[in-house]
Amino acid sequence: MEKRATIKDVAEAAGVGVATVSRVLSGGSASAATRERVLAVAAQLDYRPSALGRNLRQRRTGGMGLLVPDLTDTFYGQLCEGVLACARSAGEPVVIGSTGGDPEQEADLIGMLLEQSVDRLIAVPSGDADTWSPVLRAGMTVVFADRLPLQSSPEDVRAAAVADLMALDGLSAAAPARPLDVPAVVADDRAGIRTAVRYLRGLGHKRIAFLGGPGQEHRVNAFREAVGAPVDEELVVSGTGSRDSAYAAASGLFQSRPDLSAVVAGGNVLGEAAVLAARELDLRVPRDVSLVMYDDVPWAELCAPPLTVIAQPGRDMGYRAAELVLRAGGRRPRSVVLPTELIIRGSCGPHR
Amino acid sequence: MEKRATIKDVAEAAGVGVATVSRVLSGGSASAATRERVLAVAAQLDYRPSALGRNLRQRRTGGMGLLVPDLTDTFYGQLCEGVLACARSAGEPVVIGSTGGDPEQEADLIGMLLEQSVDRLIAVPSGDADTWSPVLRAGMTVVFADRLPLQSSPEDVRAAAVADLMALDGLSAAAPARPLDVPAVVADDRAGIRTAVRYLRGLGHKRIAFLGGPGQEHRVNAFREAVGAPVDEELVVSGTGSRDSAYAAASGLFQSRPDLSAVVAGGNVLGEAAVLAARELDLRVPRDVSLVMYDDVPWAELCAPPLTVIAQPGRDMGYRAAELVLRAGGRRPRSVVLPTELIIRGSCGPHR
DNA sequence: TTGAAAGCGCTAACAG
DNA sequence: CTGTTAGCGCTTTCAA
Repeated sequence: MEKRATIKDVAEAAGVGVATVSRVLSGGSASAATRERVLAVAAQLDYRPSALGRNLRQRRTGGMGLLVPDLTDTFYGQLCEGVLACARSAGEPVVIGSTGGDPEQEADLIGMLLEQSVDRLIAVPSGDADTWSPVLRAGMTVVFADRLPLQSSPEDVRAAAVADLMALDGLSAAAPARPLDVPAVVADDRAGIRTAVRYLRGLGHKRIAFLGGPGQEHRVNAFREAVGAPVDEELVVSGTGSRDSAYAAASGLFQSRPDLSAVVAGGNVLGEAAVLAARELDLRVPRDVSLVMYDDVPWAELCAPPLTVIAQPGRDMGYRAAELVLRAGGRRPRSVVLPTELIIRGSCGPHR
Repeated sequence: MEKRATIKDVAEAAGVGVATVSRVLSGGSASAATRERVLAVAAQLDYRPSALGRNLRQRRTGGMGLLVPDLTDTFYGQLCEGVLACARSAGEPVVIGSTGGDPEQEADLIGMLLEQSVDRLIAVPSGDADTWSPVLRAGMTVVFADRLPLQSSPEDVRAAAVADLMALDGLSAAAPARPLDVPAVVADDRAGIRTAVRYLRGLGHKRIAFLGGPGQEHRVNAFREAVGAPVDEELVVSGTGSRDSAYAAASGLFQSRPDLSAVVAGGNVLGEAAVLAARELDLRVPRDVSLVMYDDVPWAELCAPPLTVIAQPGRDMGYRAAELVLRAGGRRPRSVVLPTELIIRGSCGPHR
């Protein structure tokens, strides 16, 4: 284990000053002869500039942070793959953290990133606007993916979420301003949910339920909007993020409202729970209950019956978010809304 | 965006030297009075020590690197969650990379980590011993997870793999030495595969196939050993890692050997491919073909029929690996072999 | 075009 | 117990 060559070693071996080496290696001006010599020596010494020195000097770490709720959720796996693909092609390191959907863990992780001087972050947020404002004020460039943080004041949480959606859709709203002025890459949840609800309606379903998770206020609201008033709030339930809680929510829903004939699951973990709960209660899909799941994951096709899904481009979402956070050269990039697609397989049938 | 307080700011505000602040904050000796004052000032200034300065000074980055083949493979998602859980409780950052199972990308990512002075690494290796030796020589503390790198010399790849397994099992072998002297956390593939094969044999199956992926030499060899000589090599096939190639391999297998009655898939992506291919060819599971899949993933239960699996503790594997790489205080930690469990569900039936 | 020199924020000797 | 000081490896003025 011999120690690595430093810029000083290269400078001495090449008979030039360290500044010259630095310039040559970062594409600065230098005479052809000098450049050639430095490059040769550097290669010969197998010199690799240390990110440590550079980072300290520039008071910032290259690369980016990446915060997701759960890596065993296939959708977030896809999202991460997208981020990593972009980062790799840029040669940038990615510091990852899994929040478990818990604002506290999220805050801890943010603290860790701050300590590391990571000043670019892609996050699927769990905390609300109050937890994120300080981060932005600290000078971090953040891009949200998949969803946005909730407005913190308990009062108009709903109003803000709606306003937010409208803003993303390019509609003007007389509602409160968006909670945070941060670019985001999200799927067009509104259209996705609307399409699913219309599809189910077309099949004759009247009592359609929504099975949501934490941080899915957008989708819940989109659902409320899609079914139209009056909304049967008993048909709108949420788990807390874990597989167990998702199962409990699904099971509770099926038992308390045996009259429902269709359910829209807000994510693949929730869809999984719905299938399990239905089976446990001897409800046949789609005979007794129709199911549409958010997220297209490989196993949706293996299910019995294969699941009809609202597909959203997880990988693209990650890639785009990484692009945004990387290209954030001063100018604040605009948010991106990605299309969803209803993929009809076998989990929905006519209402009977 | 105001700049962060530095140790110097704290020192001045507290009327002490920077060294004292450093000591207090890292638990060194200091008088109660001084300690209290420094702590108060630090809190008041919201001081967070910069990892940049510390890292440069210590010529190493804290935290660890994590290299996996594919984050959309649920098993690796589980493994990562384990690593992250351990890292989080230690307050250490994790730099992640997805290799796509490609040795070249792996090498690139290793280079990136070296540049960042990340000197601890947990890896599910894709490259062979030749690509890993330099990494070790560079002074990195590495712990392999899930599998070990292959011996590079084409000749005795198989022998080495076998020797390796035996070494892990604590057996002495007259075969070539283990390729690399690196601690690893792996599942007891040998026992897992053996159990699965015996189970299938007990069901009356004679022609059992193995559907492997890249880097699964251990499992392939365990399979060969479990079925015993003579091995029908046509029944041992491998994909290259992508879902497409896994599907092609599975499909090819079913078509070329319609006489097979059971298949063991070496991982969940391969299992998925097997289910898909079987369905496409109108082979019913388990009527026409029985299937045992490596990895217990949530969706295994949702499959029709629910999949019988060889479960391995992905999360534990990651957690243990992180512990090893963190605790690697000079002493080289011993490898860990985690148990597997055959979980019988509905994808295996009697041979007919 | 080039080199010397000044730090970036921190820790670790070494004195006091 | 505490302060001073010397760098860690690099980039970046500032002169030459």
